[in-house]
Amino acid sequence: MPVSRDDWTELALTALRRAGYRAGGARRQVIELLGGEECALTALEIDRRLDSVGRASVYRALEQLEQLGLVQRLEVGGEAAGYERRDPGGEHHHHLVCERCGAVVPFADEDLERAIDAVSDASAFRVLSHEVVLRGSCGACAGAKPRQAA
Amino acid sequence: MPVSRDDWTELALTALRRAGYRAGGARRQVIELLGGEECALTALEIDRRLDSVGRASVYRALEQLEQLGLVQRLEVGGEAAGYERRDPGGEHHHHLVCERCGAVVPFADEDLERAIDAVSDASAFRVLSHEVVLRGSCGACAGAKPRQAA
DNA sequence: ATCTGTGCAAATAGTTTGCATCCTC
DNA sequence: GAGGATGCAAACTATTTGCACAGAT
Repeated sequence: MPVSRDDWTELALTALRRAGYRAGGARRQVIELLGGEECALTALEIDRRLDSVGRASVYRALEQLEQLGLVQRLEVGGEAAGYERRDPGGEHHHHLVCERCGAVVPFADEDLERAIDAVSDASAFRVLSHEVVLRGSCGACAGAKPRQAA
Repeated sequence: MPVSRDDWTELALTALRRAGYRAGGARRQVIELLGGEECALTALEIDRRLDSVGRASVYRALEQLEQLGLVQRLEVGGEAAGYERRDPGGEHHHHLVCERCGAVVPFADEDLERAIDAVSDASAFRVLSHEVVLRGSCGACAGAKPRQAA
């Protein structure tokens, strides 16, 4: 059973404390913001939403959280990287990205996870995380302009 | 049956000509370089290897090739994007990335592809491409330093 | 001759770093 | 009081754009 949003916030704060970090205000705000989001936010979006927090602190917090495995960094678009909370228990998702309008839609699939686990096990790597991105046109964009309709 | 390196080079040059592009030297050099590579190169690596080609031309060529579906852009590391040739026929691979040493190792897996196709078909998106990245430590790095060994 | 392709350099955008200060422990 | 945490601004890196010129058709 995955933890809930608020639980994740608690978890993250605790994990940081146990990792020897002090409780400053910037990091806490980043954590609380991420805890309330289902999907990824870019560092700049986070910075924009947190007036009293400096941009550098946002990046620093995200890096620390990523290293502790509490946040997953995603290379979704060609521009900024996305960051989203990661429930230690499992229950994670991947993304469908519309190349036309930029929409990012999360999805989850058991078979896909199994296939990835099998590849991970068979490889010489010690795989710690993975990321799947499906690109194309979302329903609206594909419908609006059937892509290369003669 | 996938096309071979040289075939891909030919194919790309033909596709560009048919798409109405003229045959300048910069683009040809980028294509020939990519045609000879199995795995991804960053735009800067390409620029570095092609003395007589301007950096901007490299980016422009890569963008055009990507749009024609001849090149796949990868968001592998946190830094530069990678570009590799894409055989229209199929036969494509994904990547294992070592977060310690930066090694990028390609792999292919049928079951994984099937799972992705199933998700694609079930989604509302018109999926045109996909990318899977497995992150962790490569054999050497994992062995050398058992990751968080007390 | 025309109009695209190219190289150079400047402009952008995202991310990182240096440093003085603030605040937690 | 000591040392980490933070904000600001400057530094960097990757990528894009403007523009004049070369080259392809």
